[in-house]
Amino acid sequence: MQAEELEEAFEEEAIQPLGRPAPKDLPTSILLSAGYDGRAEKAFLRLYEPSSQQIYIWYDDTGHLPYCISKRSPEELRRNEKLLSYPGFLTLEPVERYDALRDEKIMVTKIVASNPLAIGGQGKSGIRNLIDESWESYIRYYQNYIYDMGLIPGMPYRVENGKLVEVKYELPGDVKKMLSLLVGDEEPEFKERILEWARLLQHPVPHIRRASIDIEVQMTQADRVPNPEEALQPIIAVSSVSSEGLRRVFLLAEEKMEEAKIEGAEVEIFHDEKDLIREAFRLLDEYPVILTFNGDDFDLRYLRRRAQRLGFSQDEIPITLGRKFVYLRNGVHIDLYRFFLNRAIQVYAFSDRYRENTLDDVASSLIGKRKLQLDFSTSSRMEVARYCLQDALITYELTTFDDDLVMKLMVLLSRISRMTLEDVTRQGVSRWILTLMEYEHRRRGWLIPNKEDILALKGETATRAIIKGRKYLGAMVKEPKAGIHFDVTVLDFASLYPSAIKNWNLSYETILCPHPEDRANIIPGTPHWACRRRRGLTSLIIGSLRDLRVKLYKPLSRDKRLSKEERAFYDVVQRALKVILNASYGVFGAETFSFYCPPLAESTAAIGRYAMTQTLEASEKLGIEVIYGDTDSIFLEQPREEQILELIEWSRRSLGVELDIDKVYRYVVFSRRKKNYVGVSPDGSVDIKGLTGKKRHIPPIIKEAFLQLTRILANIKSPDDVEEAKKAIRELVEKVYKRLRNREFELEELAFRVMLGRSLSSYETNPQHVKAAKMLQAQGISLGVGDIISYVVTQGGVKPMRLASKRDIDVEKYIEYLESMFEQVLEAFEIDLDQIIGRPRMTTLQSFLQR
DNA sequence: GCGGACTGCTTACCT
DNA sequence: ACAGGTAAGCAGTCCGCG
Repeated sequence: MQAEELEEAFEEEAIQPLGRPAPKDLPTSILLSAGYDGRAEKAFLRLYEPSSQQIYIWYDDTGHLPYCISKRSPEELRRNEKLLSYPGFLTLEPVERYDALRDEKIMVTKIVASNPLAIGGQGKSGIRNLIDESWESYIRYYQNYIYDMGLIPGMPYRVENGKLVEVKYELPGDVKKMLSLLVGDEEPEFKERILEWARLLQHPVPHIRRASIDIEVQMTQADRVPNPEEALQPIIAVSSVSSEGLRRVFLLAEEKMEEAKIEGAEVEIFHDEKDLIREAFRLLDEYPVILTFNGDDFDLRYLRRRAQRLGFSQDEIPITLGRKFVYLRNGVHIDLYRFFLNRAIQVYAFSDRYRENTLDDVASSLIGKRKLQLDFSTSSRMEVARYCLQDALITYELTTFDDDLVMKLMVLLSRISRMTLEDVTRQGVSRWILTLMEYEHRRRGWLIPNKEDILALKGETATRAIIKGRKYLGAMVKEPKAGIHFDVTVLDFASLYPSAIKNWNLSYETILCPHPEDRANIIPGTPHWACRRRRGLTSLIIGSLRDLRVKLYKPLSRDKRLSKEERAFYDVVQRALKVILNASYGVFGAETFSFYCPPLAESTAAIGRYAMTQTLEASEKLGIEVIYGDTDSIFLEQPREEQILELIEWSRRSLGVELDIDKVYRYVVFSRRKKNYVGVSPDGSVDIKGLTGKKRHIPPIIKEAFLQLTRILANIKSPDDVEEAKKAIRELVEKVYKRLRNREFELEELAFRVMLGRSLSSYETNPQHVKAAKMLQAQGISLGVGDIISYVVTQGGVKPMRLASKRDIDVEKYIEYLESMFEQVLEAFEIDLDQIIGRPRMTTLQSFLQR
């Protein structure tokens, strides 16, 4: 076998851990991760013991073996010669499973093998390819092990006389009391589930000892990112910041460098790069958790390749390469770049507070710290050292801010999803939910269906999407009432889609179930029906998580009777649940998801529309004016207190969903565009939704004008202030106009910044940012997905900002952009204040300025 | 040969 | 590799116009 192949196989299923073996008796420890040791042919667990702050490796002692499932009988399978003689094949065992799709018990055969690769590795090898159909054969072995042992990563275990023992965690009395109150008249299965989740969410997350690491590499003349596969350039600096307060820089000496100092840090000078790398490896072996920012693709990969190039032996290198990820032999490697790149994390856990996935952007948005500026071609070694240390510092602090929020979030997500810390921080929400679903199937003896099984019975949708190419009709958006509205209350449904899944018993096995008597139980707005005979698995899981978030953890996170620390922890719990819940509907409409079930997603959205239309009707009956609504929210104009309460009560009774007061606005400005408005709160804070002025890519000069516009709007307290505001806006517009006309600007202020959504060669058309990118590429600058292209509009078309000059700027074009942006807000004022409409060919802005 | 209507592509946003 | 709905701008095509 060639080395490369060997490494892949080794990596995929078999990591050789080199941690301390767990002693016969290990005090309470947290299960962080699991793997398969190919040499020992056993599953192993990584346990973090909080008092020694070390990782211990515990090997399976139950003789658990890899397997997959066939629906054929053992007798039939025994006729398959290839199977019987396949290396690693062991036994055939008939077992009973529940087939949820057909609601019946069936006999299947467990095909057991001595090692995971025998079931199936990369490519076409393995038992699963020798039989016509197999089930549960694509599940990672260590994940199978977690399912079968009923393990929950992130939870406490202990080793007693060599045996792994779960450490029971009892809920605090007051929490128990609150829980029994909130579950009220739910069925026992639901109550039990709530208690189980609460134990798992409530258990404190211990402090985990950890260190960040960042490397810098000697630059070549060209300012090109060094290639980690080749690792041709020497590593000149390695920095690390650890939870015990150490800040270290390993620096490769220049000619006469003997010592170096950085305040607050230890700088260690190395004259031989190999010694430097050895020290870095010691560090990687030492810590239970190693943090990087893009270590999967760069730092750790480079370290490994560079060490190989310098002649290190395999045993000296603590880093294992995967195809995409990089692991450690002792501890757990968390690549924060991957974690923050996760859209669900970005949007739901951090409310889109960072927009770009660079260390600089994430850190400056979340912890208010930036990378140091550095020009690699001219900088001194000490400058590189400082730069490197700063990167390590902010990488570390991304896990410590707000009382270890990110670390706790990761551990909680690991518990909920039943995934290892390595996996949960690297994979998307669909994997999290898949893993959780598989766990639930296995523990109740359900066969995990293949995707085709579900699709064959439940692949069809019945509605038509508004957007071409989409699979079914989605949310409803009510036309906004254009104008400026004072005293607006916004109500929204608490977790509308999860509520729909809970209340209508939606799950892949309950939607379009096989029972004729359930066919009358129609989902409104669809021809689909849902089961009434048994509780759907998805409904149970998502429903219980929903109730915990809405009824317990969200209130607790705001409960002023609790300490700040307690509230902060409940806020993390609440956020973790939010991330999972918000994705729980979408995954069933995603073709890549193993439980893909179009009518389930379609039904969920349909119930959402039903809730919205019913609520609009009910509001009308109560005499409330609804001026806008989007998916799960409605905007009420000058509602009376008792009207609001009546509507909320109506929703609880008729829909079974909590309708909450989300916001109160002093006033809201609507144009006639959907998903576009400005709302000003009583305290003067301004919410901007959808307006061009807040979009990331628009030129700073326009953005700045927009920001000033919002300041003017914030000062409007009553209808009487509107005239004055209009005057201020007029002055503002004139000022920016003048600046543009007189070319009193810097080039940077005019740059559009648009992200490349795909590789440059794969565009079918030639949009402006792509044009600019291609011009940059012609200059030898390499660009790829996720890169942001800065360009300006000149007389001769678009140009990359760095290739343009001020003289070329097409000022008229920028004035058009400016007008278009202001129009979105001004239009609303015009309409509401029934002012003279300007001459037909004039824009709103022009007529506005003339007055 | 030109300009407006139209479509499709792309990005960024909202829930 | 969570979903669909909306806005905006650009590029390219079609169609009518003596």
